[in-house]
Amino acid sequence: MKAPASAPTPGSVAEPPEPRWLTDDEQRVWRSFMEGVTLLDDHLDRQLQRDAGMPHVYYGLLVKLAEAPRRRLRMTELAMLAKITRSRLSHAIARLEKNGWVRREDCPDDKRGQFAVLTNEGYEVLRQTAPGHVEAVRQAVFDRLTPEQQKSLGEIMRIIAEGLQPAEAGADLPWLR
Amino acid sequence: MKAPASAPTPGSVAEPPEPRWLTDDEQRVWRSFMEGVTLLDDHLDRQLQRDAGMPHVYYGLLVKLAEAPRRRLRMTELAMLAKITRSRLSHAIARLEKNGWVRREDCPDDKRGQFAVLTNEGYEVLRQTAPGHVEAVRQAVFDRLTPEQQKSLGEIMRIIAEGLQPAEAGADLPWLR
DNA sequence: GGCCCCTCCTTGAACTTTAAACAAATGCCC
DNA sequence: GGGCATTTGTTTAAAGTTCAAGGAGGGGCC
Repeated sequence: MKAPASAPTPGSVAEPPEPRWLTDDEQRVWRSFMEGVTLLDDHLDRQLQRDAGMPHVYYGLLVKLAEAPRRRLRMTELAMLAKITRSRLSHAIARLEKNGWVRREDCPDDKRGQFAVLTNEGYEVLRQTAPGHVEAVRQAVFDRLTPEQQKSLGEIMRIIAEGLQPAEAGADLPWLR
Repeated sequence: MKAPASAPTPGSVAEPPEPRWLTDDEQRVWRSFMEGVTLLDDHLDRQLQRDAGMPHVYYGLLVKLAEAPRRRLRMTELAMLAKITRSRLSHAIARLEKNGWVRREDCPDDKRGQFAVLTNEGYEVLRQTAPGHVEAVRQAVFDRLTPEQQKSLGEIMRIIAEGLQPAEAGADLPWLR
């Protein structure tokens, strides 16, 4: 009599299923991914800290504001765009406000609401530091990849991003915590 | 008379070169990348904080130690493998030591040196939490990508990672700071 | 209106990371 | 050996992030 084909769980006792370990190939991919992300994060944070006096995330917030109509966004909306928690955003905006780059405004429609508004000074910082930042991103990423790789990277990361923010209610999304 | 073909710098005054802005396609790629990375980082940090009581980076340190001969590594070597600064590593190991998951040992050959050694308790934590972590990584990444995309992602991120740690002396690498 | 639940945003404490400075040991050059 | 730059790792303080809690307003339901 042959052993069952789907074998590794013997006996009648309930056992945890054997974890689906990563293959060697998958491990190599995952390691490259983590190393690349870690180094890139470090690199861009450092570049922006040096040239713009703020971390990458904060810079990203100013960019979102600059692109928004009337250069303003509700806090939760901004948190959602930046994929961060509202708490983190509150602290970040507080610091950017202290720098004079952002100002808060009450929302007339909803007294709980706050707008974060990009100031002229904030816009000016962005204008002056954007070229250096773009250049850093180019050097580190786009200049090294073929057009096919760029396209592929975009698709892959979009899939991952969308997978982590499912449409269903009850998803554990940072800006809803 | 026609304008020069490579035109945008007029007159004889030296001007900064027009920055090489990202095209719309490139911007979309870059945004997907940042969003995916931000959400993934958040997701894994949260999963590990909940199930293993430590952030993703700390978990990664334990993994590196588990894979090393005699489950130990010199501090700088570990920082290099994890792509982080020695300062950050010092703090991290201090905390892991407080948890009893890592222990420090003097290096006999170099009195400045320290080994970080994975304890049996640390190994045990790893053994118990690894399946959950692998599962999270699978769900978020590998299960969503075709084999071609996985391969592509590996190549792309390896290129980026290598680009950020050039062989030349004087490179600004975290573990040399 | 009164009640309850939910959303919006902030706060303070604990924790993690960065930045700068430092002590000790090494290694090199003479 | 003596001097000096470099390497190794830690430490302190400041900055940033997470976590849990909470105040205040909105909105539905009775």
